[in-house]
Amino acid sequence: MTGPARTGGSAPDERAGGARVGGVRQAGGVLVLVSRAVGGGAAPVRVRGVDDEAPHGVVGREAAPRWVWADTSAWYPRLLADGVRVERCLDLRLAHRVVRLAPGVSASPVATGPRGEFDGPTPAAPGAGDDALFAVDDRDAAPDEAACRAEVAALDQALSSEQAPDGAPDPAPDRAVALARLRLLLAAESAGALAAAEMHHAGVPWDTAAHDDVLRGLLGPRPRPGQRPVRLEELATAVREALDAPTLNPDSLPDVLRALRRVGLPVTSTRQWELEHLDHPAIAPLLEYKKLSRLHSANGWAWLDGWVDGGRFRPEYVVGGVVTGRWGSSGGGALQLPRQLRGAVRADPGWRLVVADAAQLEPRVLAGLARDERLAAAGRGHDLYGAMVDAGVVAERALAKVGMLGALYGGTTGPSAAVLPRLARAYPDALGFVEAAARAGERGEVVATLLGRGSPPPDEAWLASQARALSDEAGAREESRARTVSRGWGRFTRNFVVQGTAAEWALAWIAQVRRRLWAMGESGPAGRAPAPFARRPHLVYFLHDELVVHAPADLAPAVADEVRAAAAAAGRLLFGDFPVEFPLTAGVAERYGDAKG
DNA sequence: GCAATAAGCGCG
DNA sequence: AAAGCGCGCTTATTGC
Repeated sequence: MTGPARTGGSAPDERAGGARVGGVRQAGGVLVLVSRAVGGGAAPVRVRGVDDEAPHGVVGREAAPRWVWADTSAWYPRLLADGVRVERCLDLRLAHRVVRLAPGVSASPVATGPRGEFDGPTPAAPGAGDDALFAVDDRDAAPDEAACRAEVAALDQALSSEQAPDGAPDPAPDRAVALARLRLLLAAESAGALAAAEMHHAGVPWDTAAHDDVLRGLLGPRPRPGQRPVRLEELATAVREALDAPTLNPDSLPDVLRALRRVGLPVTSTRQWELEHLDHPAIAPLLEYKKLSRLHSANGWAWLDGWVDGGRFRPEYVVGGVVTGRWGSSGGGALQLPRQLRGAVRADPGWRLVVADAAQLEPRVLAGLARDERLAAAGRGHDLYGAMVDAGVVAERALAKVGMLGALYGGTTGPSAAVLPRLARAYPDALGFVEAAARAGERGEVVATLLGRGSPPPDEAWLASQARALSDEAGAREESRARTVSRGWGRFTRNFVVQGTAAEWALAWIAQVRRRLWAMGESGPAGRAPAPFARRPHLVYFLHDELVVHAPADLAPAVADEVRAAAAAAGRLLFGDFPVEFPLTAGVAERYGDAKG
């Protein structure tokens, strides 16, 4: 078995940007530009590479430098390792990928040109265990100086509102707005990339003993490698007895399915929701086995060994890793930390965690996106769903929630679908907006978020299935199949506009938080956090609509205020004067999970 | 024997 | 009959 540490062995500072030669990092031909504005034409200062010229000196010479580089995740970790913080940057690879798919600039050379070195992911450097013979010299893969300069110019041209298309004297006002929004998106993505690298650098403060306590309480003492914990072994025995299957392996799905059917249970899978309503003595221990087994394998002692080091969990965030613009993560399952274990996230002595969570983010984003005054009004206050009940739209809060989720995801069955007509009557602009996005997707069109991120076009297979259904000899089966596929894509585009715009709000929020935290300055004696954060509040965790700041205790209440102010600022950045609010539940605590609004 | 896939479940 | 979106990770199984 390869352990989790092995899987995540390529730390970002071992990635492209310089090749490892004989264990010594070489700067290679990768360019770092420093300019005063994003693609603003200011003469860049060239840094030949952070190994060649001390970055501290370069930053010090510039008033408000904006670093321009091919890839934040390739460069920034090394600056941070030297204790250097970058205030602003332009990440060319992230920018390129946004412009490539943005419907608003689909005619620009960046969008129409062939796939190039800014389209792909960061080339992974060879891991520690790989054979040197097959190691890739990533100097070939990393864009060189000329490529970076050309990319800056191409982005500049694509996003410039100075130049109207087709030689028209002035760009249309709405086009100027669209371009300004795209520029904001690029800035937000880049700021997010900085925050992501900083969070990896700082790490999540992790209380290994508390984690171990949770595991021992639920599973029993740590077993020898390859052995089941005692609690799991007990449950396995109970399941075997209840099913009269002495050799049953509870980890084998076909095995379990066969055994359940043999005792007469009409199951087609071993999914929790299918099992939980069955009345049989094997079900309870089986479900508990599955739950605990999951905890053991995904976040058990092996996870602790592999991912927590020196009291810090350091996941790698993948900015722009999800089509909608959300972040992904790699290593340790950072975005799936079970709630059970959040008590193991614990502030250092003399420090606190500030935990903030945007309440009902997606419905509020939809209200702003669709400029739905009535939905925005329902969200003015803390509980949007409660306000929907008070407005007489639905009878109870649970229905408001499930109905709204159905509208966002495209639910077609159950109580969610049942209340949709009421929501459509109460909030025609909001519901009409997601409905239009769904219809566009069904037709094979692309849709866009508020700031202009485009959805990926449907692939060849999608187009082929639609074409087949339209041909004369298409049978009923083919037509129904094509309809199913088309509706599936409509659900994706429906959700894309909301999830993607929510991700943009979150980027703006985190960018604001990051800036405001730095502006708070230093406090108290140096803690365990690495430079440049040893005496400063800093972000340590981000989860779509939730963030955690690690702060010196005396600053924590002020940090909570800044986080709230940042949310309001993010709302104004995206939605201007439109009266949509973004309340947070924010609290100060020693442990993540203890924080209350 | 190793790589890809499926099932299932954790998170929002 | 089934089909509410987006992910990452682990294990067992299948495929080459």
